[in-house]
Amino acid sequence: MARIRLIDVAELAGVSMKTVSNVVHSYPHVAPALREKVQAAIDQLGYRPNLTARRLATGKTGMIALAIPEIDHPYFSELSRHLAEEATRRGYRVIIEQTLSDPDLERAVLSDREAGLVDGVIFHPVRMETLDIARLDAGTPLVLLGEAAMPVMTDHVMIDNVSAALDATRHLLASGCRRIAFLGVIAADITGSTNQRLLGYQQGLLEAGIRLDPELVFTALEFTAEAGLSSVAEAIERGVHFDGVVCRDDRFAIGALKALHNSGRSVPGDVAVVGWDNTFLAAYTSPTLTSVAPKKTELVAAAFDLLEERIAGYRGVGRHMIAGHSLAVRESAPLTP
Amino acid sequence: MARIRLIDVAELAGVSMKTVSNVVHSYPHVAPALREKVQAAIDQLGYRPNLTARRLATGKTGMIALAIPEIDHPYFSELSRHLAEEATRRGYRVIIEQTLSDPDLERAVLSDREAGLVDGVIFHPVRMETLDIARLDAGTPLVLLGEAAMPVMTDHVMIDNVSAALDATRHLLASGCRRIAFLGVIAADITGSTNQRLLGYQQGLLEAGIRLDPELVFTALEFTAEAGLSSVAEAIERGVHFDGVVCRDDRFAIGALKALHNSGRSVPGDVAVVGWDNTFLAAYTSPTLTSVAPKKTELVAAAFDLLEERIAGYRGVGRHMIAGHSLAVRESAPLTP
DNA sequence: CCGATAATGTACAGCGCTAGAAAGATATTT
DNA sequence: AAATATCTTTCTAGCGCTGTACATTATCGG
Repeated sequence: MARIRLIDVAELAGVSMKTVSNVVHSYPHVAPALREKVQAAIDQLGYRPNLTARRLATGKTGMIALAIPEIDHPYFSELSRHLAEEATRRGYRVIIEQTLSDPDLERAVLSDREAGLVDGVIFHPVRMETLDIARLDAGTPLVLLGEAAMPVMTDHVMIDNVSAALDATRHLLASGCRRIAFLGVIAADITGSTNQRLLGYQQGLLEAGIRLDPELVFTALEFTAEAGLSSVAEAIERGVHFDGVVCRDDRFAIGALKALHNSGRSVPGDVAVVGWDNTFLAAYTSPTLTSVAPKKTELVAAAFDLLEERIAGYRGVGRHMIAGHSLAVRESAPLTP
Repeated sequence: MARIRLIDVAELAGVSMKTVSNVVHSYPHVAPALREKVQAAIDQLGYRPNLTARRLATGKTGMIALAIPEIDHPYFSELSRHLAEEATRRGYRVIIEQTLSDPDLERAVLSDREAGLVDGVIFHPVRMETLDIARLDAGTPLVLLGEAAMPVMTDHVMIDNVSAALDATRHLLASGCRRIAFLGVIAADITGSTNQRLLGYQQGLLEAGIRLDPELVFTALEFTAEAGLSSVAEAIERGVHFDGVVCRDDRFAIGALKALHNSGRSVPGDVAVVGWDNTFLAAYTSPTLTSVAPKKTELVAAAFDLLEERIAGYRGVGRHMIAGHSLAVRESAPLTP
């Protein structure tokens, strides 16, 4: 069980440590015969380089951290998957940090936890705001995701929420909806995402010459399908009439679908529904869910590009990038009414 | 941007490195005045210990790897979450490795990739079989999950699939079902999970004195909701009569729900449906889905216990543990028919 | 056949931190 | 006051690998 070290291989092969190291790294200028001999020693001993030691010597860890609120939220688990694959492609490994939207855990991400452990951090904050982050952003290269915070000096990637909400609203308008609701405004949401989406929704209505009816802006208590369900159920009970809903979240949309189903309304016949995030949930509901689709691969690639530039030494002001989006059209809000 | 080192703090505070280290580690025998002076220097310089160096010196990394087929499969993302939380509780950090069910990537998990990077690995294999793993299981402490492989020398945790399938079948029988189908057998499944579940299903029927009708064992082409849907739709089309379905997977169950809905059958009125894994999907379908619920926290805790014993030096034969399960009863198969 | 250039190989000083040995200070006991 | 016990702090040898500086051996045109 005693670990085999570089020097053990070197001794067995009768060469210097550096030569073994050269073989391990496929350094070109090693005589074929020697290379073979060293390789034989490596195989015989079952030598595996100690990555921690290599890291200390090189100063590079080859790891990046992804800090997200919840691993098992579909949006984030899908994002994680894309990032993991992009990382593999670029020769990095990913360590996932779950903040649970806890301010202390979020702060920990930026302060001591990652020191010397990773080359960089991609962080989707929920509770920390611009100034908090600006204050703590220290040595480790950092790229932010989402709408919660965007300090001037820190790189940042998000999608254009206003324009995406506009697209969703236009889609519903194009298919004939005239009384379009928005689900939902949330007291606990301090990320600003909802506001931007609400803005796009309003703009869409305006374009079509429709006045915003405050009754059509539904409020939910928390970010769950159940909360979405009760919000919509309550509106129906109040007698609010609507023929379309833009939801800020696929989970709300699922709740809305259920509420509509319970009240005997057909989707999309009576009410068309658009979700947000295009998680795989959208393909599993009945009817399947039309959903705003952030281009996750684009988002991840952009974030990684920025991060690698930081890792390479860029020290300038923060770059703020917009990743693309589209609308994944499914049964709940088809193209033709 | 130059990193602050332990020695920098030591110089500023006018003490030795060890004293600073003692302060950092809250070693008790440091005079209060000195401790304060050192702390001041640490704060002033913004010193953060370099974890890589610490690791090299101590030989412990404080990290474990979780190797799973797909991060964004609900079962695994939920498992990851539990593991991440358990790890935090025990003072470890988790690095997630996605194998994508690729034999080469799975092999890589056990061979060179983790050397010296993590203290241990928790691995849910899909393609590698018992002998492959036995052959490669080298130095790093390892615990296996799932039914695919269980080498004698390696620790292993799973749930009792036979008994869980039996419970599910009994549940359907108790609520009056007599023609219970099983969805689905899959050609590509080499993990053995399906067989065990099928066994429990058969046993349940036997207990009730019902002969297994081969027509009621549905086959699917792959692990997707769509495949489940077509499998059930086809059976309906063939005129197969059934009043209950045990699904090997929540996604199959979702497909079944859709197929039944499309054919105008009511759930649970005409057909009761039980899924498997009790992922959060189960709460989002309509009707909500009764599902076999592996006790994920128990599973994770058991795996971590075994792993920590290995890390602590246990070298004996593999321990094979069974984690508990229950049935999460929801609308698709309520208790009373 | 020689000096010059390129190809190979060796030696060894770190990377930043930990932890045990040893030394220096202070308190307690006889 | 000497002797012993108890704290407190310093010294320093690694942890395993990398990369630079340097030594040695081929290769080659003229």
